Amino acid sequence: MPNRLTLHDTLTRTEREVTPLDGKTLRFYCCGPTVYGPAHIGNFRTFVAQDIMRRVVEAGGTPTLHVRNITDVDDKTIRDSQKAGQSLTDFTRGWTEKFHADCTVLNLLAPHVEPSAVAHIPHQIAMIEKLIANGHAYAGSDGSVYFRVASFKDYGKLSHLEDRELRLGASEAASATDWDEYTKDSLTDFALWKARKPEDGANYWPSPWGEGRPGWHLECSAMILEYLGEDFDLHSGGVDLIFPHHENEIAQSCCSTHGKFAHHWMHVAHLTVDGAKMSKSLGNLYTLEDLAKRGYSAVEVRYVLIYGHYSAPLNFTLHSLDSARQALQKLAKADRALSGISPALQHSTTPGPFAEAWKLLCHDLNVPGALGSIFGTLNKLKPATLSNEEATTMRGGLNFMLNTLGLQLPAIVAEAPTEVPADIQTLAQQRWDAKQAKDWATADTLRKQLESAGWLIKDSKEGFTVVPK
RNA sequence: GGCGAGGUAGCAAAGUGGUAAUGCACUGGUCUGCAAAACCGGUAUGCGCGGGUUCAAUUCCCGCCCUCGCCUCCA
Repeated sequence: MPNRLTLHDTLTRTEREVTPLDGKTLRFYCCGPTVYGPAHIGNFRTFVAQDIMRRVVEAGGTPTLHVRNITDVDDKTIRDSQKAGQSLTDFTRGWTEKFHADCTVLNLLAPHVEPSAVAHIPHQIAMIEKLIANGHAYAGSDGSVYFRVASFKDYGKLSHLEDRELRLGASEAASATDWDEYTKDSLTDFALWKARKPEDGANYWPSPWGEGRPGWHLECSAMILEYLGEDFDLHSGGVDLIFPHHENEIAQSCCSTHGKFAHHWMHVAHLTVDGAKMSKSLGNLYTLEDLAKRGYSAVEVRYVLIYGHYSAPLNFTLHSLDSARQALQKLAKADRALSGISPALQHSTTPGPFAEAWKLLCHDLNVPGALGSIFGTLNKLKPATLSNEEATTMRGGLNFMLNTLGLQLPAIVAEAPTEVPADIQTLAQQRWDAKQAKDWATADTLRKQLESAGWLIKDSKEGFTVVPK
């Protein structure tokens, strides 16, 4: 592909080309889910955006190494596993499986490596030891270990938070949570290792500083070092992770290695629902299952999630799912029309007439622009007017674009085989007979009757079909 | 208060220094007994408000208003 992906980088605030450091494979890390419940569509917005990033890189001919962690130990997983009366392992395994199932139906490419925090405790301990040895961390009086923020001069560079603001925020939090400030040298210092507490139950591990568990920020740093090394291409997550999570990762990693870390930062903006932040109290926290119960498929959800640029907030509504359904139908019909002219679908590695859409994707993943361009091209080049050769190229290009967006076309509703109940079929036949007899009144009555039963009639010259409303 | 993102048609959402993609919805036509489906069209003199720069701004600059996110563990 002539076009290379450029992405906005949070750290430098510039749009830069994404090129592998080693000249071969793009190696990137994504902060994964905390597995204490079903992921909601807001979580998936981030994962879908990352998925498209990967697909664009791969479609451009560059292989990737995709690492995404599973957070399976933290306050929430421990708390909720106890509520559920399960061991932490069993509890998080269940939700990890659910997460994987959701990823599959959303057509997300599985990461090449998916490490879990619990499985990497020795790695985390080793990193803490290094940080203590070189003076960036210290054991507090409570048996926890803290990172000394003051020892890292670049702290705050990613989030652009000034020292003064960090203190302000931390002191408010301290008074709010009644933090014992004597255990830490500074309020801004954060935990690398958390000393065992009674409420942790059986969830603790031995360490040189006593029993406890790793701090949340550390796992990513430790696993990145293990699977991607000190230096890697790109790091991604939701915008809310910029501070403190990613800021802390940078501090931990740069101070325990040679000062290198991610070369590019990609952050995905949040999804709002009906204009408001998603929250349990507002009752607007949708999971894939919630939407499936309302009759919406995963590809429809995926379409909605990619319909706004990843860097800007996107508003989700149920109406947008209806809109997505129609749009997908339109794409499916275009593909069907092309297949009528050019039946053999070959896996294309070029966008063909959709070059503009491909270019837009390569320019900071402009998915909405690319989709608009795809429709524009379809509107302009009428499939029916194309030669066999042109149709082949176009169908290949459409296929290339849809694969890159990870959109699997649904069956065309009007043609989808549906089981029509016998009584409905009978009514429909009676209506057809009445119509043939030019008994319009009876025909219309029967049609209305069918409609109120949830079935629509579609007539053609030769006969009729019945489809669910 | 600080930092960041954003305000474009009924809904959603791209984009550009020269006069606004696209999807849904709506609507006109063809077709149909009438519809539905399908196909072909139409729909923002306007891009938060006020100034400025320019031959020309929605697009650049300044000020203001509003929305959202983050400011210690929320994707």
